[in-house]
Parts: sequence; C-alpha cells; structure tokens
Amino acid sequence: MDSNDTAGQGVPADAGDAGDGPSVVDAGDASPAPAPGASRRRSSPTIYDVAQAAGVAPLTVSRTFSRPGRVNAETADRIRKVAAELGYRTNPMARALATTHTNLLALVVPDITNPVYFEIINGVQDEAAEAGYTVLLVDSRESDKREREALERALPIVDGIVLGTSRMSDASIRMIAKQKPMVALNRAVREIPSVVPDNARGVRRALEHLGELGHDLVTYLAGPEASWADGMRWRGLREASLELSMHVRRIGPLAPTVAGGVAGAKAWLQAPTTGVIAYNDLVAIGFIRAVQGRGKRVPEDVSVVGYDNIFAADLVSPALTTVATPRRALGAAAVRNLVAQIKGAHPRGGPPVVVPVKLVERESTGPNARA
Amino acid sequence: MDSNDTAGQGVPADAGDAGDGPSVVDAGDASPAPAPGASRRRSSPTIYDVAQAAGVAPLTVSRTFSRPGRVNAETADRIRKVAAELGYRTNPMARALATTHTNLLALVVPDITNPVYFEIINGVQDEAAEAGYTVLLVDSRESDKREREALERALPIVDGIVLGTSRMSDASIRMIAKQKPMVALNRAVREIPSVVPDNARGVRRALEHLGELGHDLVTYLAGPEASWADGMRWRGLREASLELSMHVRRIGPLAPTVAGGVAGAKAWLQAPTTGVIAYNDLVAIGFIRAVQGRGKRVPEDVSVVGYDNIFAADLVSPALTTVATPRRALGAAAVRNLVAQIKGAHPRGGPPVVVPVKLVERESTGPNARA
DNA sequence: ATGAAAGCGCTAACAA
DNA sequence: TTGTTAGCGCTTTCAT
Repeated sequence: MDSNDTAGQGVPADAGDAGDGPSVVDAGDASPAPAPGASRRRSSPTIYDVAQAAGVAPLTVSRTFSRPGRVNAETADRIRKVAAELGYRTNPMARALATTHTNLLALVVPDITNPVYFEIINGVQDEAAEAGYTVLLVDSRESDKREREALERALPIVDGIVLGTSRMSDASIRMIAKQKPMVALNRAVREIPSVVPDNARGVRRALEHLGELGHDLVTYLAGPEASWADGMRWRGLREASLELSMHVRRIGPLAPTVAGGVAGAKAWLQAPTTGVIAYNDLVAIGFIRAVQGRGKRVPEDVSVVGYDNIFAADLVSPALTTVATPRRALGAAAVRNLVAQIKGAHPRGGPPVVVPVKLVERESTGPNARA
Repeated sequence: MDSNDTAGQGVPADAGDAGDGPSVVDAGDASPAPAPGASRRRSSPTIYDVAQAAGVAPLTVSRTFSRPGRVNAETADRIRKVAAELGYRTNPMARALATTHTNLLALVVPDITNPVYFEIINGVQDEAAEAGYTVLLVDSRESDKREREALERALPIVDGIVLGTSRMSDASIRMIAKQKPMVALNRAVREIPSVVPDNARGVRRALEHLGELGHDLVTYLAGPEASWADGMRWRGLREASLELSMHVRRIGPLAPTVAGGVAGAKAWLQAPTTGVIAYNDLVAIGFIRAVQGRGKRVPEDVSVVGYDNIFAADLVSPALTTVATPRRALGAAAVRNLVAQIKGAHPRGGPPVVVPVKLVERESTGPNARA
C-alpha cells in the first residue's frame, strides 16, 4: 500500500481540461459519450500510413515488424524510423485475426490468494515473457464453475493454457485440451502433458530429516481425500518408511488449511508422536498453534515439517521446517512445454515431467528429547 | 497443491468422440508440425456457416449475439439453436478488430506476492466479470521498467487500466492515461480518476484505540519516504493526536517489509513507547519479532497496531490488531469508475473517491501496564 | 527483396 | 425486423 507518488501534497487542484466546474463527484452520471474527437485519441497510424510515408508497399512494413530479416536492412531501418516518428504500433487484434494466434497464454490457478501459487505465477510469467507471450491469469477461486466460466472466456483468445492444480474433472480437462494446447501443473492427467514436483522425494527427505533427529515414529497429517498430491505424498511416505525402518501413522483427511491443522492436532493429541509431517504449511501452522495452545512445545515436544515453503512459513514462530517445492521452475517448465506444443510439436502424452524439491530446515524441528 | 483429481484410480475410460482408435500415447518426438488436419482442430464455424444453415443473412446472426433484442425473438431462437448445433462461438479477435474494443481490462499491481493485493484483485475481477470484462493481471514486481514493459504489451489489447499502487512517475502515468481510460488505486494522481482508502481515518482509529487502552505516547513506524500512503497516514496521525491530546513520535523512513520492522525496532528500543502504530502489517510483524527477541512482551510491554490486515496478520502470534483496508471494495469501485469511462463518461479529474476502513482488534494490543 | 490482391470474422453504416 | 455493402489492420498466397 505504498507508492512513489510525488503528489503527496494531496493538492486537489484540478487543471480541469473539461472545465465543467468543481469536481462533480459521481462517476459516470448522465452525459453520454463525448463528441468523438474531444478527449478521444485519434485512431492510430496503420501500416498504410507508414508505407506511404516511407515510400514502400504496406506489405513491406508488415514484414519489417513481423518477419524482420526478410526485408532489406536499410529499407527496414528507414521504415522503422518512419514508424517511430508516426508513433506506429502494430495492432494485435488485426494480427490475431489474420494469424489466428494472439500470443496470449492462460494460467489457471484455483486461488491467487494461496501463497503456493506466487512463484508459479512468476515463473510462468517470466518464461512466457521471454518467449514473447503475455499471460492471462485466471483465478477460479476454488470453484469449478468459476474455473469453467473463466476458461470459457479465455479460451478463444489464448494460444495455450497452463492449468495449475485444476478443480475440474479429468474429463472436462481433456475436453478443453482438445481445443487448445495445454499443460497441467501439479497434477497428472492422462494424455495431457504435465509437470509435477517430486512429491515422493519431498516426503522422503522430510522423513529422513526426522529420522536423523531421532524420531522414528511420525504422524502424517493428510490433505484432502481427492487430492492427487496427497495421494502421492502418502504413498511416498509409506515407501520411504519401509526403507528407513521408520513408522508412519496417518491422520486425515484434513482440509488443506489452518483449520485443518487444528483439527489434526485434536486427533494427534490422542496419540502423540514426536515427529509430524503435514500435508502443507497451512496445516502445519494450524497444528502448531493448536498444540502450543495445549501446552506442547515445538520443537521440544514435537518436531513438525510442513510442505510447500509458503511465504508465511518464515513468519510464524517457530519458523517452519518445510519441503520447498520449486514452484518457479515448475511454472517455467510448463511454459516451455506449452510453447513447444504451440510451435507445432505434438503433445506428449508420456509420463509427467518431474521437478526436484528440497528440504528447508528451520526452527520447528529438533532432536527427539527421548533420544 | 491439492487437487480433486479422480485420476487416482487411473480410469482410462474415455468416451472418445473422435474415435481414432485406442489412445496413441506417445505422440511426437522429432517430427515437426503435424499435417494440418491430423490432431488439429478444424477451423471453427463462422456467422456465415450459421447464417446459411439457418437461412438468414450473416448480419442477423451477428446481431443475435451482439445485440439481442434487435432481432425477432423467434428468428433469434432458431439462430441460437443452429449455432449451438454447429458449435459456433463468436470470434473475439474479429469482433475486436471491428469494434476496436476487446472487453479486456488491465489490472497493474507492483507485486502479486504482496498479500495486500489479494482482495483488490478479487474485487476487480468480480466487478469486471459482472460488467462483461476479463481482466489481464499485470505484475510489475516492484520494477518500473517491468511495469512499463508489461503495460506496453497490454495497452493495445485492453479497453482500460486499473493502476494499483503504481511504481511509475506521475508523468508516465498521465502519458498512459492519454492512451486508454484509466483509474488509479491507492494513489492520487492529478487529473486521473482515483480511488483510495481513508488513510486519515484509519490511523485515527488506531490512535483512538491505543488511547482508550491508556497509551498516550505512541510511535509511528513510518513507511518509505516516497510513499503517498505514508504521507497521508503521518499527516492523519498528527492531526488526530492533536484532537485526542496524545503524543506521536515518528521513526523512519522504513522499508515496507519485515526487515523494515526489525530496523524500526532497533530505533524504538532507544526510546520505547507503550504504543506503536506501524506503516503496514509486515513492518508490524518485523517489529514484534525483533522486540520479542529483546525480551519485550506484546502486548504487555508494548501494544502494536498494524495496517492493511493482510493474510498473515491472523497467523502470527500475537495475532495482529490492525487497520483493515477495504480492498475488495476498492477494486470494485475502481472498476465501476473505469467502465463508466469506457462507456463514454468524461474522466473526472476531481478529488479521489475515498473508501472507508476499519479497525480489527486482535491480540497485539492491550491496556497500558502503567495505567 | 518487394509488391498486388484477397481474405481472416465480425460489425458499422446505410438501405429496404 | 432484416439485408447489402464496406471496411477494421494485418498477413497470406502468388507473382515480380
């Protein structure tokens, strides 16, 4: 909520250009459209204007901007110069109509508010920008209805879709994938190229970490039943526990929220363990607050590992030890794959691209007091 | 990071409508673009196809979708039916080219990652959807260069811009406002319609609250020097302190981050007060952690009030008492204003639209121990 | 390396 | 209420 404004003086002074008296507060009241030409901007110059001014054919101007190299260097320079003088800018709509592609990508996430998506968004946006695409962020706010509607709107104007943790059914997803190139993120969908973090490896590292600290009985605070990621993590946990000769219990399903963590704590108090691995950071945070409220100390009485390494993980006390998912890399990988598809590569229905994760050790884990 | 995937079972069931045999899993490796027509989607039907099938003129089809009501109800029904059968969808690019408007709005924020913008984004998106617009979210990541570039890209394809807490100079902003309708958020820019929260009222409420708890000397942890909001808050604070017969000290400027709060704590420890008001929640959080680290208790030794009421404010301990800015309302108001402009209303250069704020009392404030 | 013609799909004007 | 005629600004053939 800060800005670099220099208008800090708060001067209401109004250099009124329409001069219709002192600030009429209400926005768009009566007066309809101003006479076209009033404060209205002149229609911008086109390739024809530039062509004429530069003494070439319109097509040459077009080429100068869309396929440089296919035009004489000198000619191109001259055209560019003239264009700059005239303030020419290529019209994306016209180009889109002619080429059928917009250079827009849709990125769908279930909840912008969820810190998990920050870096994904950044990764997607950076990689997209690099490839010459602008991204249209679609926030479905955890509603498959909203997701479908928003996607419906976006579909006809984008060249491809990055579907982050979709709330839609596999069937709906495949339906959409038939219409536009698509890559799924954080979720494997048959026949759809997908990019996922290495969930198995993540929980395994968490378990190892706990093991090294002397905890050999740990509780897993499970996520939503329908969660693909949760399934992967629980499976990975069981396998790892076998290899490491440790024991893992499961509590859940839990909502993937602070409240879910609180609920998990209730159950855990019935049968405490010195080690806990949570489905995600929010659950871990809720769990910690709840058990602290019951007089337990973290990490002295119980070590807890979160998952995702969200923004807030570093803010709570104790700061959360957690598995960091490479969200930026995830987003970037998805875009690369998507752009490849758009450029003409066949979509690969093969196994998901798996991106590595890593454990971030902070204050919520410590040696087993009993050891 | 969870999903509702049903693919857990791996059900391959696919009511294949294209029926080209059992899912050929591995599509393409080397081979370049597929023969146009292979897995490529057929070019979609146009108004001409629909017109022909329905036995009317193309224009009538066009009207049916763009100006319903201007066409006979029965005819319209028939056309819609035929269109549905053919799977006709109006082509936004063609429409945009013809009408010169895209029904896209740009929302520029300096940092998606900043919780402050969540609700603004939601408010903007909802209101925009209601008005028939899709929003293109532009994240400038605190860089005026990036902001300018992204805006550059977005400008030609949007009908208007909501500029949230811009990092650009007033001059740049006015420049852009000349090209497209615009509304500034959280910042007053001369000659540009703007919507801002009631900063003066906010700090005043914070001060009152502290006063009621018996603190009459409070420290203000100031934000960045260049911040418009900071100026407003400090000014509001001074005025309120006069009226309330309280005393306010100022420490700063500080970075609007957790680190800034830590820095502020250092200075505060030189001359502690029992009441503290921070520029924003992040600063408050940093401050609290730092003073706690020096053995001070919150709120027993010092009461602190944050600003903004971000997501994390409720997660830290003690939970933060803070001034909640009506971010969703802010976003919605901006869009209403913007759409009014687009629809033809004159831009109003008058004073900013001011949206009310409110104080959220949580655990970080308490009675003055000395009282 | 450059150009002329045609058209992408839709919507403004005007008619009828 | 409906239809006809022109474009919107760009990129595609296919020449030159």
